[in-house]
Amino acid sequence: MPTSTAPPSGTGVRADSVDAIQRELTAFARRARSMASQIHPGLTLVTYTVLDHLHERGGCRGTDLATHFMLDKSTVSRQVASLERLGLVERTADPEDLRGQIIRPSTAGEQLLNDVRARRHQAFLQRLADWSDEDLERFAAYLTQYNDRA
Amino acid sequence: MPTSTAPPSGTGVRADSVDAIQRELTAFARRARSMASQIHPGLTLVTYTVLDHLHERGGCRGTDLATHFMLDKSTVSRQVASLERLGLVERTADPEDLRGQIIRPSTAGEQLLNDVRARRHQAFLQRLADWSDEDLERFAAYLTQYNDRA
DNA sequence: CTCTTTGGTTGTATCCTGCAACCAAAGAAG
DNA sequence: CTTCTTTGGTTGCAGGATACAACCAAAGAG
Repeated sequence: MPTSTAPPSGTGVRADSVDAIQRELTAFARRARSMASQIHPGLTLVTYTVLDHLHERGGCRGTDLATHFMLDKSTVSRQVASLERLGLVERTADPEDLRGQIIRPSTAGEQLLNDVRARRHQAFLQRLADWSDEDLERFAAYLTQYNDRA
Repeated sequence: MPTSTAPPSGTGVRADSVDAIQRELTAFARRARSMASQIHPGLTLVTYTVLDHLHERGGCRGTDLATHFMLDKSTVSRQVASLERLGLVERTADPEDLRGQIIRPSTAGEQLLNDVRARRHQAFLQRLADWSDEDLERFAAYLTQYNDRA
């Protein structure tokens, strides 16, 4: 039985809007990778988001990264190893659990993160230059609402 | 409404919104791949968008795909070859230029595309189920406006 | 003290991608 | 008409991201 209050879809403004959202988000995702390499050479979309997450959380374990990014733990292990080789993160034993390791951005990592953030912020600012404050706020709220449904 | 720490200046609100948009769009891009595989097994985000673009354009050449997706022509060549092996596209010589080939979705390709589109539409509908029509329209408009700045 | 669970690493395989070298056709220059 | 350059495509090669499976070490349950 149709429990939803939504009328039969397939036609109408609602379906059109959903299709547009789908199309535009897909278009964005397609371009994201090449855009990411423009922001900072040598930093991948994944490595950037990993580094950013480590900063936001003030350090966390590899397992936490894996669950948060829906990646295999082996992938995270290699990514973290790569970031460590680049001197962007540091690992210390978890005092609570000797199996785990707390991963934190190094000083160089924080610095790089700040630089990348500034570049990205500028790029977004430029792109959104002619948006009103109100539209920016609403757009941000919509995106947050959408992603929180994950 | 994202309740921030209420920075008094207008530029503060604006910067917060830009940061939020940046963060949320990045989060979405990060998840796009795993989402794509959920939609249809065996079809990548790239292969899907290629097939979709071929449908929208009613067939085009490999070079057109490469420029549109900002990919190397070798990558496009392999992707198209893969799609052809799967029987999802067909190639015919370009009557205008014997070097080029017009690539079009095959009947099976169109059918698969319809199927994937239906699945995606359902997935998006479900995710956006509790959004009002007005919010959907505005969100779609914002996304379109953002992408059109490319 | 075992047995199971959990955090990480490594081996293997697959896929996507770019760069470079190459081929064939089209177009320009002579 | 004969070169020379440009353009559309393919293939060889290399690098990177990812998943799965096997494995190790520490923690926790019984």
